[in-house]
Amino acid sequence: MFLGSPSSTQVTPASTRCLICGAQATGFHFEAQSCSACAAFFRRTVALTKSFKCITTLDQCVVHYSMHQICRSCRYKKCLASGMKPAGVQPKKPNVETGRAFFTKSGLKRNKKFASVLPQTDDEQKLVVEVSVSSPKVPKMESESEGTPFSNSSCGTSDIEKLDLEDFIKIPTPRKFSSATSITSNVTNFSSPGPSPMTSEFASPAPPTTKPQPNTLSVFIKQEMKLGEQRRLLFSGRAVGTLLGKTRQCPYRKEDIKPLIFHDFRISIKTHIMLVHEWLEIWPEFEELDDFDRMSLLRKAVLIHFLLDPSFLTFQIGEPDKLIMQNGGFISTADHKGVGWEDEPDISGENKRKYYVPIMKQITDEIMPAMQAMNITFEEFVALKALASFQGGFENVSEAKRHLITQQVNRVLNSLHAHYTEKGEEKAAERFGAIVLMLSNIFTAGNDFVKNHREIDIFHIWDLDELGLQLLNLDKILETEARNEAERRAVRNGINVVNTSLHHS
DNA sequence: CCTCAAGGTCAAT
DNA sequence: ATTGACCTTGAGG
Repeated sequence: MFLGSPSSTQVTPASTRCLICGAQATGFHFEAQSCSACAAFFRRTVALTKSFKCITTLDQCVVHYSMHQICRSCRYKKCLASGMKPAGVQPKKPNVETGRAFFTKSGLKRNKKFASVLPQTDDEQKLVVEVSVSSPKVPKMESESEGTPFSNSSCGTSDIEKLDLEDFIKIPTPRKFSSATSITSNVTNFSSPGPSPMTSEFASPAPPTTKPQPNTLSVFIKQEMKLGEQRRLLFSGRAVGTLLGKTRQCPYRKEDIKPLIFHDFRISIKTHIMLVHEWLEIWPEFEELDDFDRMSLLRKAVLIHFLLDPSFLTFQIGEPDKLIMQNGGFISTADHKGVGWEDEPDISGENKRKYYVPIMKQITDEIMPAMQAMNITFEEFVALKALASFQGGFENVSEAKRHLITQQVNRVLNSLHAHYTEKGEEKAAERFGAIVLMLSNIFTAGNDFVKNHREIDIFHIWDLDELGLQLLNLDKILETEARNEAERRAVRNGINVVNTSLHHS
C-alpha cells in the first residue's frame, strides 16, 4: 500500500530512490545511495555490532519503505548489497570528552539553538522572533496523510489527469522526505553524470501537453494479444487448429511450458526481436525517428520485453519456481542446478549461473513480487510495458525527438487513467503508484542484464548472432554513465577507496 | 557563503 | 528497544 503525501507535487524521481528501501534517497550514505532512515539503520547496526536473523529464515524478504515491518536481517543484507561500507561507520566514541566539539566558533554560529540566544540589538531580537515563529517544523507528512499517491483527501483522481512526464517519473513519497535536503542538486548528478550534461529528463521543461488519447492503451492491448497469439503459434507446439481463433491473454497453458534449452532460446532471439519491433511499430511516431534513434529505442524495448514478459508469463502461469521465457521454456528458480541449468554445448551450466542468476534474481525478487503484490491485471501489464519501454528509451533517443517519447508516455498514462475510470477502479491512484514504483527496479535490472551480456560477448561464451549482439550490446550512453558514476564516486571517496584496496591486498 | 555525509538526539512507535 | 526525522558538525568547494 502506498502512503500519499498531502501535496501531490511531493513526488520523487525514479533515479533518486534509496537503493535499499525505495524511498527518496537523501544522498550517498556509507557509499550507497540511500535514504537517511536506512543510513541510520545501517550506522546503528554497524556501530552496535548487531546481528539479525531473517524473520522468515529464507533471507529473501522484500525491503520496502511502505512496509510496516522490515526484516532487519534482509534490510542489512540489502544495505551491503547496495554498496554500503561498514568501514564508513566511525567507531563509537567512548566518552563525551573525545566526542565532537559542539561549541566551536563555527558550530555556535550555525547552531540555531545557541545562535538565537542573547540577541544584541533590536534588529537581532526581531530576527529571533521571526525565526522562532517560522521555524516550528513543517507539519510532518505522517500517517495522517494516508491515502493514495496522486490523490489527496479532497480531489480524488484529478491529479492523474494533470500528470505529465515529470510527475510520472517521480515517486510519491510517504513521509520520509523532508524539505531540508538538497536533493535537487543530486538529481542533476544522478541523471547526467557525464562531462557534457545531457538534458536531464527530470529537469527538462514540461512537455507539450497532449490531449488524452484513451485508445492508446487499447491499441497496445490489442497488440499484446496478437503477440501472444504469435508466440502460441511459433512456440507452443500445439496443433495449429487448436490455436486459431482464440484470443487469450496468456499465450501458454500450463501443459505448454517445457524445460528451457538455452540453445533453442538463442535461436529464437531474432524472432523475439522482430516481434518487439512489430510492437514498436504500432506507435505512430516511430517512423518520425531516424535509423539510429529507432535502433536505440528498439534495443531498449527489447530489453524491457526480455525482463517483463517472462515476469508476467510466470505470474500468469502461477508457478513461481518456474521462470517462463517468451518461448514457453521454463528454468528452475528454486535452485540453480535443476531444470534449465544443465551444461549445454553453447554455454556451461556454470556460466549460466554466473551470468543469469543475478538478473533472474532481479526478476524473481523485485519485479515479480511487485506484480503479485498488486495482482497486476493484463491491461496494467500492457501499460507498464509501454511505459517502461518508452520511458527507458527516453535518453537513448536524440534530444530533438524526446518530446515524442514524452508525448507517448503521457498518452499511455492518460489512457491508463481512462481505463481505471471506465472500470470504476476505486484504488486507481494506489495501483497507479504501484506501477510507477516498479519502473526503477525494471531499469536497474535492465542495466544489469546488458552488463552481463557484454561480459558474455567478451568471453565468447555465448556467440550471439550479429543482430542479437547489435541489439543487446551495452550502448554507449549506458557505458559512459557507468564509467562517469564510478569515477565520480572514486574521486569523492578517494581515501576510502585507497584504504579498502590496501586492506584487500 | 555552500553542499555533503558523518554522528547525535528524541518523540513516536 | 527501535525507528526515523531533524539537528549539528567538519571537510571540502
